[in-house]
Amino acid sequence: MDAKATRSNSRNDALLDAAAELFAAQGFKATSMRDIAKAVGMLPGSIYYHFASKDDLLLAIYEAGVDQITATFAAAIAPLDDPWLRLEAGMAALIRAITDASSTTSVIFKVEPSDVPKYEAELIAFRDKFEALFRTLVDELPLHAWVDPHLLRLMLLGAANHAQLWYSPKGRFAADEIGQHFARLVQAPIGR
Amino acid sequence: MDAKATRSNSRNDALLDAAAELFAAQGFKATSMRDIAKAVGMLPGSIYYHFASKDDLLLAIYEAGVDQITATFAAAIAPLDDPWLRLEAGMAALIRAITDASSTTSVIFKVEPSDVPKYEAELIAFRDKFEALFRTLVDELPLHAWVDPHLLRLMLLGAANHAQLWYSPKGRFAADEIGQHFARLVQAPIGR
DNA sequence: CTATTAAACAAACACTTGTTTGTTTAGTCA
DNA sequence: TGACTAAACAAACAAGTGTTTGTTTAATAG
Repeated sequence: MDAKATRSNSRNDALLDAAAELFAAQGFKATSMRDIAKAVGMLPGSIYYHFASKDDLLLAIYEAGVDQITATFAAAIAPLDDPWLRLEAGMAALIRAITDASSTTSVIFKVEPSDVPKYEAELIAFRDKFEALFRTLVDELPLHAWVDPHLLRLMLLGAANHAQLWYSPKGRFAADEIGQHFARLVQAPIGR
Repeated sequence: MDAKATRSNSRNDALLDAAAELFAAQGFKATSMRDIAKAVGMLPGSIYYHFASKDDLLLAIYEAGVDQITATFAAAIAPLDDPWLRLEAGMAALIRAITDASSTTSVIFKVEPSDVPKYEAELIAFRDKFEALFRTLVDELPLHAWVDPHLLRLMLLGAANHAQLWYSPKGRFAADEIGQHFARLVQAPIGR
């Protein structure tokens, strides 16, 4: 272990973690550099030794978040063969990532790329990396001809995204169960 | 017609309309009083003759928006009897309202009550007025026992809400068709 | 015509924003 | 020990925020 790098990385990671938690909770614009500085116990200006700008800070979070969610998502669906079971597992993993306030993954779904004009293209590219994974999950479903896979994907993604506004760990359902339930609502006939 | 009132109301309405369009397009915090002033052609300070604060301006928009969407929504489902057809019509009306950028109704779904701490409770109350209407629509559906109406409602609402981020009038589907499609995705078996 | 008021302007207010600068402290390495 | 550098501090900067104030214009009503 390199002592210098370790200490440096630990402060660097502390910044990333604190910023991610604040961005996820309050949004990008609503979080000030002073908020972040206070969270890690340093002065606002000191952050600029580690990151060139607030925008760059978000970019780093986004990248880490996408890497993490793609890995989690892929791992969740990998052991399953049935397309519908894979969708259920994928949705469960997705809702988990979105509603985990202490994770960098939730930032991806909370902060819109348009909030950061400087890196809008890069952020969209990061998002696409995950959404491509999700798209394949939907595209492998055996669907009736009248179903539009594009709209189905957007519906599931929208429902998941929205969970971040109402989900509570104290609620009646766990994040996993919500994701699984959503997948089943579009899978099976729900009326009688 | 009262000339004085007419002129006064026209300026007042112009402010409401311009602010609503900007709030819907950019969000509440991202829209400045200077933006709104420029849109109606007056100086920032002049707005305060008509509205006491930026928060009050939003409150007025929210109230008008809720009145409008509840009326539109109720009118859309009123002539129908079948619960599933009522859901389709309701979802169509909802997506229409959410994606209509020139309407005050979209503000309700774009601006989160937490963005305006001073009136958070009031804004939530306004939202609830509409969501109660939507809740009855879901609650009258004949559902299998395994289906949770609560989660079904949140899924539909989330999918609709999300449409504001990706909907384009130049897209493959009209707002109506999207709403109807969403309703059918949870209604009929979509796999084969 | 005159008194009143609606409606706007022009300018500043106090505050917050992201960021920059110059300096100091503490630890590393030859 | 002495040179170097990582890492932070303290303080200010320019720009933008919502809002307030005093004043002017223009229309209305008695």
